[in-house]
Amino acid sequence: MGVTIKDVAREAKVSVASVSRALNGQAGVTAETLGRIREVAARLRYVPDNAARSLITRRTHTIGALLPDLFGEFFSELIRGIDLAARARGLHLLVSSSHDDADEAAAALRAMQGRVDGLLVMSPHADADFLRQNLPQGLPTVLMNTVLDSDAHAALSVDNYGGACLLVRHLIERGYRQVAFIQGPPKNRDVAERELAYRETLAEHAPGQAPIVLPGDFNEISGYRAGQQLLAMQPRPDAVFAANDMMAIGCIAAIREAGLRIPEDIAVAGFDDVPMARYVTPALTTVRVRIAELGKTALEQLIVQIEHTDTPPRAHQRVKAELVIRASSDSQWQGNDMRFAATQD
Amino acid sequence: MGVTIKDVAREAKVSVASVSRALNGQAGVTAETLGRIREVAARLRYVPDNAARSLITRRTHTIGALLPDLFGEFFSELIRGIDLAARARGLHLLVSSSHDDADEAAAALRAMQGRVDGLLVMSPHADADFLRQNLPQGLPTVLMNTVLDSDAHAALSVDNYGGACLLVRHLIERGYRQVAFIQGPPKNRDVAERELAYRETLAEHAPGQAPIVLPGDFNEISGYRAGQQLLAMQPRPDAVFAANDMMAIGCIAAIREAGLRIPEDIAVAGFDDVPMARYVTPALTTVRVRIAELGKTALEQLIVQIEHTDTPPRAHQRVKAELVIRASSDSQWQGNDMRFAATQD
DNA sequence: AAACTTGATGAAAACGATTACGTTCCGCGT
DNA sequence: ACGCGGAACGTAATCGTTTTCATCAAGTTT
Repeated sequence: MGVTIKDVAREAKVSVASVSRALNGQAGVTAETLGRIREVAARLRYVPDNAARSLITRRTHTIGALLPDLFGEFFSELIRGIDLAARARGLHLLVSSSHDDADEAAAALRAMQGRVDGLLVMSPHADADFLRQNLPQGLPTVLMNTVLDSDAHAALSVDNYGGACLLVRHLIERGYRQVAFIQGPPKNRDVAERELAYRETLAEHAPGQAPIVLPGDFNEISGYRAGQQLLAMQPRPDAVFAANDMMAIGCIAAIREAGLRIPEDIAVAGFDDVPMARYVTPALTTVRVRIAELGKTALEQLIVQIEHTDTPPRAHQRVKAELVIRASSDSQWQGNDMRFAATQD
Repeated sequence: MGVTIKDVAREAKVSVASVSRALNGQAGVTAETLGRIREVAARLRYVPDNAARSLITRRTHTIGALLPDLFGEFFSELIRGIDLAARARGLHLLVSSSHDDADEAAAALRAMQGRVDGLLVMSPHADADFLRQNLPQGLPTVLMNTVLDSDAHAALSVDNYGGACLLVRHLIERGYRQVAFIQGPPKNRDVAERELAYRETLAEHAPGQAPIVLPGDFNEISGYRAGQQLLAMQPRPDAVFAANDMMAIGCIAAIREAGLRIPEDIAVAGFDDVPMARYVTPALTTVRVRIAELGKTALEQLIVQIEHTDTPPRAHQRVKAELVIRASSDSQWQGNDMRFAATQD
């Protein structure tokens, strides 16, 4: 093991208490001794042992993130947002992802105990029972995009409903009437909200138009298959709203393969605005979710909880979503990839 | 604080030593007492405190990853690979990224002290001096894609040279002669190796053909600008090799905007094979780097070091790169996005 | 039956920090 | 001269584990 506080104390000819005080900037230490201690600490390359420190202070200065799977651009952005916000506050980030089943997620959660000051949870397994069973009580937690509206924990999610409404209304305004919807994984809350918005907006703005709903699983392949089904329908829908961008991209591939034009014959739209969306041909109309901001907001809410353990968490916050119109629903679109990228934050 | 080992001991009417032995699966405890202890521990929801444990065992079961910036698909994949491999070994992952300057990176490195059992470092600031100053000696470390060939630390990088050779040779075999190269950020080792391969392969297989090199910075915008420069040249190059995929995509945008055909008028190729590469139009020829595998290999090498602190690290390992031919350099290309995606690992 | 092994268990010492509580010492007011 | 207050610093308890070593009972060998 390296150099400990005792070594510094001996070398500076003071007690460990003084070293601790000096290095933590507490009062009760002369300018002279402080200087000497600092000098010795620097010379010896002393770094306090985090384990020992957090054993007594009960603080780890680390927050944990429990995520479903790191695959894809969505999580890349999410982690980035969280990491950035955490760094700004001097916190560390412990990530844990890719849990195949609830048991694995539970084990991961348990392993976080005593390692983190707070928890960011985004997991398909995180239903009410799971959380009650496995969440260490007393540990500040923020739930993200989970299936339940827990009043025991703070929660944060994307405004799926609002975003999807904007999108469907846009399609109808452009003259598309027979708008189909491609679903995501079952029991996914985001998908459910997007679908509800689709159905209600359709009913309101295109009355008499029956909803057309196809299954999907968030992967591009399922979007491709849905696209093929769609093309075989009589009458053929003239627009598709996929529950996420990857499926929309798959759908575009199917439609172009069949020789139809987008958006003249069929319009296509997605959800998320992954970076890829503006590079596919035609560029994809979608709903932009400020993913990094979602992560940042979640972390900030968590910090509030950590610092004010007493105050109850704010019930449920929403991150707004905005419509991004591109060529896949608008033949007039003149967007230039590069100009767009340059103005991105 | 929650329930401690003492609570369990009292409730099970044994000493804390027995509880520790029982729960850690050590010998020297009757089946009967073991059962009782297990039962009590489960009932009380006992979870050992990690800080206390690692204070005495000197193990954190956590590895740290120091990364430059989480932006983009590359790091998403890299973290995913590391996380997967770590999880398989019961290790946790502490990530730290986005360090604007060397001081910040140094602080991050210091903060890792005592928090991790080993370190994965991929940082532009990680030169020899920086490492000597800030790397806690004795802490197992694996360097990834760094500028130096340190013999003090294990290192791991992508076979940039081999991959780029394959790519340039492919272009020349397809009949392209005036192949241009778009550089990445200066002082980036990966870029330097790719450029060297470009120059040497060109000299060998297309003797007399002078290299054409344009600046870039890994962003799509710089690729776009390079594309415009390229189009203004006399004579106009008939192929471009961009040092990464994002620049290649920007370059494609510039070429298509000018109304030229790819690959008939100009061929385009990149490096990395980011997921997006197969969805742009035309689909991008590139060199596939198994990024997740890179992360996994790095982690495994780190584990070897952790478990055998005595044996010196293996000098320098390479992760191989493979050529992926798509429409941007091959008009015959019949690839189907969906089929490809389905067979992806 | 005494001595000796064996295996289960408990008491207590680590680990490296923070911090409550004493102690010392100096200066000041009376 | 004496007491008193407060600043500077040291002693030791503490956090929750693991682990060494001693203890003790029961069985085995002679």
